Amino acid sequence: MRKINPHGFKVARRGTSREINRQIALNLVRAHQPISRADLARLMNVRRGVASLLVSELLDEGLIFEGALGEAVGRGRRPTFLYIDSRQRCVVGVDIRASRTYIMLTDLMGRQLSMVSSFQTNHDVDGFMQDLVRRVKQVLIDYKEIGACEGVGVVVPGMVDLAADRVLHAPALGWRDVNLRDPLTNLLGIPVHIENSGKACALAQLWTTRSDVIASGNSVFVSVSDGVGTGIIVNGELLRGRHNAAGEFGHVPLSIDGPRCACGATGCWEAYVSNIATLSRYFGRDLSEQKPRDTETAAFTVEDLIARARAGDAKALAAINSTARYLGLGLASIVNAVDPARIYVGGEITTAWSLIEPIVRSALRERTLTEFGGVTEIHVVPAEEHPRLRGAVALVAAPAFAAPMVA
Amino acid sequence: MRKINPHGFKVARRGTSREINRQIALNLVRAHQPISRADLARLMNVRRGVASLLVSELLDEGLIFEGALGEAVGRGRRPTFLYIDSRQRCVVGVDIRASRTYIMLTDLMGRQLSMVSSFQTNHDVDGFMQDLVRRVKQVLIDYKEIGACEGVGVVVPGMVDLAADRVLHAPALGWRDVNLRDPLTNLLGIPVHIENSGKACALAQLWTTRSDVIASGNSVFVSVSDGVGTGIIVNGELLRGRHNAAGEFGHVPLSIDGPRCACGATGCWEAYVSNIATLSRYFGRDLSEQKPRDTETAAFTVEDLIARARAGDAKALAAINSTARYLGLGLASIVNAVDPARIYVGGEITTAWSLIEPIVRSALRERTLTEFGGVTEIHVVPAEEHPRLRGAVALVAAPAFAAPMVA
DNA sequence: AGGTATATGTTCCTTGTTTAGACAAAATAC
DNA sequence: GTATTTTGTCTAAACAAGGAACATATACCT
Repeated sequence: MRKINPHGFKVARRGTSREINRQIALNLVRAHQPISRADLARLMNVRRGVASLLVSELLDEGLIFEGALGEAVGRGRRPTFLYIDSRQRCVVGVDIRASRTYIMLTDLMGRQLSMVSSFQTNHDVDGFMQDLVRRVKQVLIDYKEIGACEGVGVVVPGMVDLAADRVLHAPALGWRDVNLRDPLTNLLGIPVHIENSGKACALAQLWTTRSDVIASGNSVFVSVSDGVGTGIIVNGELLRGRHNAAGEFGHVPLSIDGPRCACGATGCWEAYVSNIATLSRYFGRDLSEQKPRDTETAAFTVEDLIARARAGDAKALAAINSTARYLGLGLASIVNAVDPARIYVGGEITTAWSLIEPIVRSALRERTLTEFGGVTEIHVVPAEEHPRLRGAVALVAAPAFAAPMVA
Repeated sequence: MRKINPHGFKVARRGTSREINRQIALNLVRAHQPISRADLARLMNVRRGVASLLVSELLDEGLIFEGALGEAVGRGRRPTFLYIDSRQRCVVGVDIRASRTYIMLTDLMGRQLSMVSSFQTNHDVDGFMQDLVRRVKQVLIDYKEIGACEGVGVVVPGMVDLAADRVLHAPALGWRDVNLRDPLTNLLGIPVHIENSGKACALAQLWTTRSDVIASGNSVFVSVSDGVGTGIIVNGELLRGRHNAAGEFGHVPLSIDGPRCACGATGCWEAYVSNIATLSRYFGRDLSEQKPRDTETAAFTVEDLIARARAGDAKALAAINSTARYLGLGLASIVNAVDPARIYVGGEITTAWSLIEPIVRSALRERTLTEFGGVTEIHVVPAEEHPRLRGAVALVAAPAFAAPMVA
């Protein structure tokens, strides 16, 4: 039951119905390709004539194309299969992280076309942009047979202001109020989109075309690594809030008297479950402060910790179990606040999911208000799926498939 | 940028445009009444002919009516004013609270028609329903000249399952898995709608017709009394979640090692800022456990405490200031999670707003991730506005004005 | 008092979109 | 070789917005 905003409504024009049905048809091709006009008409519950008109419009615009004829099931004419036209078009996804920056080339459906390459992240903004532009141009040259690039999606571990197109604050990079978009757009001559990494991961799950992922209902993506990023999907749309700052559950407290967090406050969820927090627990001292870590801890990662835990290191296991418990307690806040249909969890710690799942689950159950909240679906998104990069790509590819604004 | 759900979409039919524009017109009449057809056409940016057709459709259905002619501004024919037709129709709002239950009669716009009456809440469900039915029938007889009752909206301090039409759990009443709706509908012969009180308060703010309230952007209602209820509005729609359990920020922790909460967990925000928590702080002992409170504390309310604080009682002021601080810290979680355009706060503690506002604000700023989060608008909703009762009424009156589902 | 200008509300025609059904083309079954 | 079935196209009907003309009603001007 949505209220019509008496100041910002959108009247239905003569072409509005067409526009709506066109986007539905496009999305159905995307979801079910290859698909015939007749099947499209059946799915949409309209006459074949209407589907045919919608299809010819999409064909004219080059959004879809006619492929080979399909096999007839019983008797009758063979269907002509339709596909999203991703030939001669590609998208570049960029994932900026504290230590390294990753690049991937995909088609419009988000299917991976290149290997994921990476380079060291220069924390100097101008230097970084030069590096990035060189790398992106190189990738486009290496794969130039794939065709024109529709856009570049860039994901950063920090707050992004969409209205002013600025990275407001990315503590891991030491960036404040940085305009990446306009300089990059100028240097590359391709549209560039910037977004926060947690939000982008949620977008990646929303726009994924894998048939086993059901998109309906609200969902939340929680990314646990150096920080904790979250993105919330409500009604098929990313929850952005007034300043694109919504979804920061990483800084909802577990205990306001808890350990100091990178954000300046104390006891944030992030301060309990981030990789640094987990490692700090293992080493018995706060690693977040020491910039160049000492030799023992410098190259030691959460993956290493998990390996030790699996090998029988009781201290390692205890550190991981603590993180698991705090993870579940924090997820309970998300469940109580949003009551999502499912939660996606990504990050290094998920490689130990078989070890930690029962602990996460019981901690979740401990603090959720309802029984069904305690059994909320939790899906692990492995690093190999590159959720951040797929989210970066979705920034570019998704708008063409979005529902028109109406009423 | 909303994704079209490839399984639950809605195709635009021949009548869809009309349906959309009809609802827009209806909402504009509601928001701007009295209004002429010509003004409606100007607001909607359509020809007067279209507006005229939409209006005559709404007239035929009896949703609006033509009133007196307005005054011509300059020269020219005088406009015929249109109004929402709330003559001969009314709505009953019911607010069930732990000690007393309140009833109010309104028109379809939510304008108060009767005084607010109340009776003691019988915690026995059957006995309560008998009481309620008698009272509702009496009100409808007392005001029978107003006309037929369109429905009864009931608000309860607990979790409500909309799919199964049940009150799942209302701790303050001791109710579990109670079906109020069907028996009441049968006994009254009028449609009955049930909803959680925090969610209803949010609906009341969303659907209010006061011109000074801007509805755009996301907003959150926080109701602080025996418990803490919250309702979240996203894109003009109440955030319900999978089981209508979303928005329970009252049970997001401030400190997981904090005081025990009525929900069974520890350190929930509610356990810090509820009226009982505030009073417990003043009296220096936990009042939540003692069912019949001792003589000193039995009839002592937060209002009394505020009166003492204003009179110079340092202990009372300290208790209130503590609550204020915890209130702000909890609001910070909401701001970090939802980044709303504004927060509405209701409850007894708000009568001390002038005392506590600076403390709430500074606590909020302390834990919000961004500077703009710290200055999020906070609006106090005084008890005289009866947010719960207006929300109950909105349950009945709002659906007629809701946007049609599209795409 | 009468004419002119202007605003409101209705009516008619045009354009574009869904709905419904007929029809040709293509493939299989008998 | 004929009948049947499926796909895709085409045509007409119903209906909604877009646009303009027209009747009605009021105020201003001479």
